[in-house]
Amino acid sequence: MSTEPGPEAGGKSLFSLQRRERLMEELRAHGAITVRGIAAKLGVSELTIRRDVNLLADEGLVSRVHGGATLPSPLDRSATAGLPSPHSYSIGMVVPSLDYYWPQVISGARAEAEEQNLRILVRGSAYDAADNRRQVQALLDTQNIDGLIVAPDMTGERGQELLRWLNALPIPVVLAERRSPGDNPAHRLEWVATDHAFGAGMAVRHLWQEGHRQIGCLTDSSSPTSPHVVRGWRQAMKALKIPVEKSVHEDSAQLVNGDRAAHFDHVLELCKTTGTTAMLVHSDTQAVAFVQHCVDRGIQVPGDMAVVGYDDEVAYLAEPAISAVRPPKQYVGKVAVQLMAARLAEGRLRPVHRIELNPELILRESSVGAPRVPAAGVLQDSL
Amino acid sequence: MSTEPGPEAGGKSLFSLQRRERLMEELRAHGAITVRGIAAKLGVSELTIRRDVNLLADEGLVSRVHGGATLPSPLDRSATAGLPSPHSYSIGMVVPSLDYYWPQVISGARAEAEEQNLRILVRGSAYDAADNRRQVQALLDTQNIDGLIVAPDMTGERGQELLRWLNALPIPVVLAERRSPGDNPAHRLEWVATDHAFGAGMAVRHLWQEGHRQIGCLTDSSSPTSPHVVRGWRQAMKALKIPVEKSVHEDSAQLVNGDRAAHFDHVLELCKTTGTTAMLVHSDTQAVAFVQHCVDRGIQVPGDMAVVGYDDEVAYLAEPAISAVRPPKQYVGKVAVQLMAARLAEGRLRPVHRIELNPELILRESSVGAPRVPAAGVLQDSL
DNA sequence: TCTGAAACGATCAGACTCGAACAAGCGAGG
DNA sequence: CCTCGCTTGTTCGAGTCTGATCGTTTCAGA
Repeated sequence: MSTEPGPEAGGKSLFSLQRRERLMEELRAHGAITVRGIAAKLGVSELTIRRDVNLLADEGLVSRVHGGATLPSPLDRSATAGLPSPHSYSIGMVVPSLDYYWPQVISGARAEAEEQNLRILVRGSAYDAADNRRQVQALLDTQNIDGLIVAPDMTGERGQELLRWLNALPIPVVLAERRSPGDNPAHRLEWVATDHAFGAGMAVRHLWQEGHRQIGCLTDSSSPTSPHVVRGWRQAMKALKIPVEKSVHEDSAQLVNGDRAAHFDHVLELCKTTGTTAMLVHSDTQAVAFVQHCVDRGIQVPGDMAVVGYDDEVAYLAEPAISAVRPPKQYVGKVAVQLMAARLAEGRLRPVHRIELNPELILRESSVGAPRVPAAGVLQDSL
Repeated sequence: MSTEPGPEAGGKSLFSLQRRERLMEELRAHGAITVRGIAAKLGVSELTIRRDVNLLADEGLVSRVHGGATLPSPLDRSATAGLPSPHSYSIGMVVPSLDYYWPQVISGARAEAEEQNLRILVRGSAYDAADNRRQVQALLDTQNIDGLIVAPDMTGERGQELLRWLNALPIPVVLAERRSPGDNPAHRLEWVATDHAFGAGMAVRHLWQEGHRQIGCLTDSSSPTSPHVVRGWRQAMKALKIPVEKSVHEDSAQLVNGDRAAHFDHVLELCKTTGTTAMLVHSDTQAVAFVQHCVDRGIQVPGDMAVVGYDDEVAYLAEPAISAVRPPKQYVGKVAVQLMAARLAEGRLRPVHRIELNPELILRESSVGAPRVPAAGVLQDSL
C-alpha cells in the first residue's frame, strides 16, 4: 500500500506543518526515524525530510543523527551547546502588594534568580484583574521579558478572562500563590502555591491537642487566601467531629478601628455563648489586633482564649507573642523562579508543573498552655 | 544481520546516538559494562562500541577501563576536573511493576540521579501494601539508603497504615504517581504525580472538538490510575453538559480473552443504544484490544467509533494507530529524584513539596476524523 | 619477571548520508 | 496573464559512519 505517495487518507500532499507533525508522531512512537523510511512513508524526497528534521532540531524537538533523527537526548551535544545561551533571560514579576507578604516572596525569587543568572523586574499592582493586566502589559511593552511570574486576581468573569489572556501569552507564565483551575482555559499555566488549607488544618489540630474542643475562625474575605483557610478549617473540624455549623465563623473584611472593636466584642460574645476557647485568625495583623483587644477586655491569652494567626508577618510582635501558620514565602518565590528557569531551558518538552508547598506552624505563647513545653517551630514532627 | 538499516519492522540497527543512550542505560542499571557484552547485545562490532565509549569518556560521562566502561568514578583521574562528589547518597526506589509504565519512570530517575551524583537501587514489588512494605524494609535493612522513592498501594486500611509507616520513617520519602492525602497522617510525605484527571479531560475535550456528542469511558479498576481517569472524564463531561448517567461507563478489570470479547460486545451494544461514538479507554493495552475487536466486528475506527487510549505504552502499534494520553513518565522519575536531592541537600528547612505534572495528548488516527485537519501534537496550542 | 590471550587503536575501504546549488511546481496578488 | 515568493525535487561531490585487518599494549597467571 505504501508503494506510492499518498499512503495516508487520500493522496493529498500534506502541508509542511502537517508533515512535521507526522514526523514527530513517528518519532514518539518509535523513538527514532530514518530519513529514508519517513521519506518513503510520506511520499516525499529525502531532502525534504532532512530539511524538516533540521528545522525541528533547531527548535530542540528532535536530535539529529546521521541517517535520521531521535527524540531529544541529553547526549546530543548540539542541544546542550545551544540551550545555555549566553544571553541571560529577563523575567517579569507582578505582585499585588509590595508591603505585606510579597516582599519575602520577591526576596526568595531574587535570590534564586541570581543563582540562575536571571534578571527579575518586579512591579506592584492592585488586587484587581484590570490592573494586573495593565501591569503585565506594561512589562511586555517596555521591557522585553522572556517569562512572567504573576499573582493575578482570579475572581469573577474578569479573573477568568485574565487567566485566558495569560494562558495565550507567547511567553511562559508561572502563577505565584494562585492555582489555575485544572481544566481547559488555563492548561498551559504553571503555578506554585502554599497549601493554606493544610496550614489551617494544622492549626486546628494543634489547638485540639492543646485541649480545645470548640475552635472558631476569623477571616478576612477580601484576601484571596481566605477561602483556602476556611476550607482547611472546615475539613479539620469535620475530621475532628466538631460541628462546624455551631462554631464561630466571622468575617472582618474592611473593618477599621471603631468598627473593628465592636466586631471583636461581637465575636467574643459569640465565643462565650458557644464555649469557644480558641480562634484561628486569618491575617496575623488581625490576630495582633484581636489579641490586643482580648487583653484590653481582661481576657487571658492563652488562658481564656487561645489564638493562632495566619501568615506570620507580625505575629511575634504581639504581647503575648502569637502562634502563627507561616507560609513558605521565600520558597514560593524561589520555586516560581526555578519553574521559570527550567521552562526557559527545556522548552515545550517539559510537562506543565503545578506545585503545592506546605506551610509550617510556629508555636508561640498565644496558643500553648502553661504546663506544656513552649518549644516552637521547625523541630516538631509529631503533629 | 540486515544489510540495510532497517527503518521500521523492529529492525535492530540503531543510530549511534541511540546506541550511546542504550549504553548509558546499561551502565546506569549495572554500574559497568563490557565492550564484548554490549557489542553482542546491540549487534555491532566491538570496535564501534569502543569508539562510543571513548566518545562518552571524553565528555566525562563514563570511565574507561580495560575491557569495558564504568560509571564515572572519582578515582578516575582522567575524569574532567574531578566532579564535586563529597559523599554521594543512596536512594531506594520501590515500584509496583518492572514491565509496564514504570521502566520509563525508572529510566528518568536514573538519568537524573546520575546528573545529581546519586545512586539508585530499584526493587519491584507487587501491587499490595504488605509487599510494598516488605520491599522497603529489605532496602532499609540490607542497603543503607538515605532516601526512598516509592509508589505504594494506598487502598484500604492497609494502605493508610503503610502511609503512616512511611511518614514515620527516619529518612525522607517521595511518592511517585501517588498523592498522599493533604491532611494529617502523611504530612511529611512529598510526592510527584501525573494529573490523570486533566489527561482524561483533555481527551474528552478533544473528542468533543472532533464532533462527538456521546463519549464513553472504559476503565480498569484494578489500576490505581483508574479513579483519577474516571474523575477527569466525569468533570469534563459535566463541563460539556453531557449527561454522565446516560453515558457508557464500563469496567474491564480482570477480564481475559473470551470474557473480554464478550464484554467488548456488551460495550459496543451499549454504545449503539446510547448513541456513543467515542470511547476513552484506560490502559492503552485495553485500547489496542478494543480497537482490534471493533475492526473484527466491522466497525470503522475512527469512522464509527473513535478511540483514545490512556498511558501510551503500546497505542502506536495498533492498526489504526491509537490516539493516547501520555503521562510524562520520564519526568515523574526525574522530578522525584530532584525532590529527593533537594530534600537531602536542604534538610527540614525546605517546605514539603507536592507536584502535579500534566500529561500530553498524542493524536493518531483512531480519533481524528477524516474531514478534519489531522495536525497533532506539540505544535498545536489551541486545545 | 615472563608469556599467552585478550583488548586496543591506527589505518583503510566501502556504503551510505548530507547539503549546496540549481530547477521545477504551486498558489497569491497585481 | 504574468511575476513573485515559497516549497519541493534532482544531482553530485564531500563528509560520516562502520567494520576488517593488523601491529601494539595491557592483563593475569605461572
